[in-house]
Amino acid sequence: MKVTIYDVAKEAKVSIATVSKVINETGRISDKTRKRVKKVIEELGYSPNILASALMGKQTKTIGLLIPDLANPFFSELARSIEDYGQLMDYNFVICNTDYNFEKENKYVTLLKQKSVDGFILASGFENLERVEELMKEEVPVVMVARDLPIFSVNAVALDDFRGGYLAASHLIELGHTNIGIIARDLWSNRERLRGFHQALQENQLKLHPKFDFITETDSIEAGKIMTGYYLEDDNRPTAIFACNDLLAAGVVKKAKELGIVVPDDLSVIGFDNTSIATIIEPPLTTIAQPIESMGREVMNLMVSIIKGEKNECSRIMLLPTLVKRQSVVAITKNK
Amino acid sequence: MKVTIYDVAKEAKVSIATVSKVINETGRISDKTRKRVKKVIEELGYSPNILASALMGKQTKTIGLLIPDLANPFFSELARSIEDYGQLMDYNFVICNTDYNFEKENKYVTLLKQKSVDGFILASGFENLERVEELMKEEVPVVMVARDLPIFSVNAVALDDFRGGYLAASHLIELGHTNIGIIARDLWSNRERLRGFHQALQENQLKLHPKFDFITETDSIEAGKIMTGYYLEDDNRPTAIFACNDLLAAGVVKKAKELGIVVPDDLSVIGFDNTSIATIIEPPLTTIAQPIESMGREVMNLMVSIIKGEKNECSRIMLLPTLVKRQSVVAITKNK
DNA sequence: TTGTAGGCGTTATCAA
DNA sequence: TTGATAACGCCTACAA
Repeated sequence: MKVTIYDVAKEAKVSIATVSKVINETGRISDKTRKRVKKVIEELGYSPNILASALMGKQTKTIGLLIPDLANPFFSELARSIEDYGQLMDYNFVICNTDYNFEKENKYVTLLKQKSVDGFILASGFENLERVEELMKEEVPVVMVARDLPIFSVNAVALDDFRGGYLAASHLIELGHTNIGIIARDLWSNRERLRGFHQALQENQLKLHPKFDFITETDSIEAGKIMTGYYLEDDNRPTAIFACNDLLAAGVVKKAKELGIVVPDDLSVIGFDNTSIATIIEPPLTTIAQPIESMGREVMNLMVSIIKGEKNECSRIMLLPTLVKRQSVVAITKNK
Repeated sequence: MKVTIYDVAKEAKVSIATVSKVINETGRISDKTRKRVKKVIEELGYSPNILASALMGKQTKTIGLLIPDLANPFFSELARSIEDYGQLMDYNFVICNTDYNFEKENKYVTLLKQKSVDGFILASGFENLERVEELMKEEVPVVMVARDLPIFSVNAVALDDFRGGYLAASHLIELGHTNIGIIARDLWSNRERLRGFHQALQENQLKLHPKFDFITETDSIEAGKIMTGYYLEDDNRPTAIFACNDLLAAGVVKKAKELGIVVPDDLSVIGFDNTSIATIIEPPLTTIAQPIESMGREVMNLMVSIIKGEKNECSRIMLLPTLVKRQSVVAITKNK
């Protein structure tokens, strides 16, 4: 049935130890036998059983990638970028969708740990901090991505979310907006973005729109629309809305359109992430860009150096957001 | 370090066989010992090493999901739906991105097979047919999804792509369009869609636009824009374009917009898939809907019954597409 | 009802 | 340069 190392050994008239050695290129073996063994391996179409070797503690060259929501283009683009760099370094990925769900997170780390992945990449939204700590304790390579995590030491590459929020607010304020609504989900990264946003407001003696609240339960266009409804039917209607990601921002412009409110003339909207959706929507979204490409690269570099044991200190790589101006934000003078 | 079955056995003062039995609920053991063992398992936080048990031929409750492109919302939504139903049946998923790439497909089936997944779900775009046949021969449960595959017997749940194409063409023709462009990638499912499209044209004594060709190399908005350029700068400009998926269709409306051509007044466009993108784009896309939800359900039902060995015949489940009318298609009288 | 022992496919340590 | 042989952690007859 399944061809094992024994079959190869028998066919090549050597011991399994020898076969193992040529496979793993360990120990010294004569050229002649090496060639013979290799030929037999070829002929029999043998490939070692990863499970068995993993059982012996060998690395699997597989890393687990936990993503909260594949439907959010930011995450699918991030996954894509991580995978691309990973391939270059000869790593494979198994992607699991945690759905922002505590139990699924747990289930999947357990599963993948048992499958002995070489490491974990945990994307933003992974809220199960105890579990992360546990992994660290067990010396499983872990790097978190796209989130800040100040509580304890963990490898991470994150965006300077604070700065992102600050950037968004500054841009709006510069253009004369003083009455700004915010839409966000209650996530760590968003809290940082809001802190930054707040900071910029304060520096300009401005305050948050009173209706502000962390209402959305999900990151979706639908959620964005609902939240927008609350703002737009307010007497004190904001002239601009900051949505904590492009998906939500898309919901804002959709909802505005439904209500006959013109973006950007009647309402400016700024998003976050700079995913493909920012260019699909009409008008194209002004947004705070995350350097998704660099994130992928940095994450994998970090991961590999951890796996190789080149790191004993834990590192945090902070990437900078940038403002991408498109057509959904406009100066206040134009509308009022 | 890692707690094994031996630790549990020692702590509970029984043999590993007993522990194994309570875990797998096989054999008869007294309530008293069962409880004791369970308690120890709890205390020690023991969980069996899946690799080791898989090595013994036990099922892993994990199924491999090979997706060509996570960035295409159709696939991410499909993955989502499969996962949702799978969870209900207590299955876990590892998702791999094949990138429509022959070698990656190969690499990942090898990888996952070695990791002993209980089965494979292969999504449309998986072109490595020999490999599929090989899996079937080895009696690995396989089901293909969202593609037709007439060459040999394989379990599949597919869309009636032919009918989808037919539907699209009929709708356009009904509204008076006679000069229609097509944009597609050279994929199996698309060939079917085009056959159906063709059929409808023929029934109405119509012909394909002469510029038609399978040009796109990727499914992306960008590719859609480029292709659209070719059509729109033609003297014999089509009055409607059928894009074989929503991503491409989005490219069409984007490009038209850039050229100052109004959709739908100057150009109707019809997509395929009915993904979220169809509602994001402006105007909302008229499109042929795939029943993504049902697909996920059917796929998992099929997979589970195969795994359980309830099936020895191979089945093909054919799902029907439907036309979803939105605002990107309009009758020809309006423009000419 | 419980335990002993062999095997799953590898890797790794020593002898030879 | 090679080959026995003991792990790795688990499952499962077969005994006890």
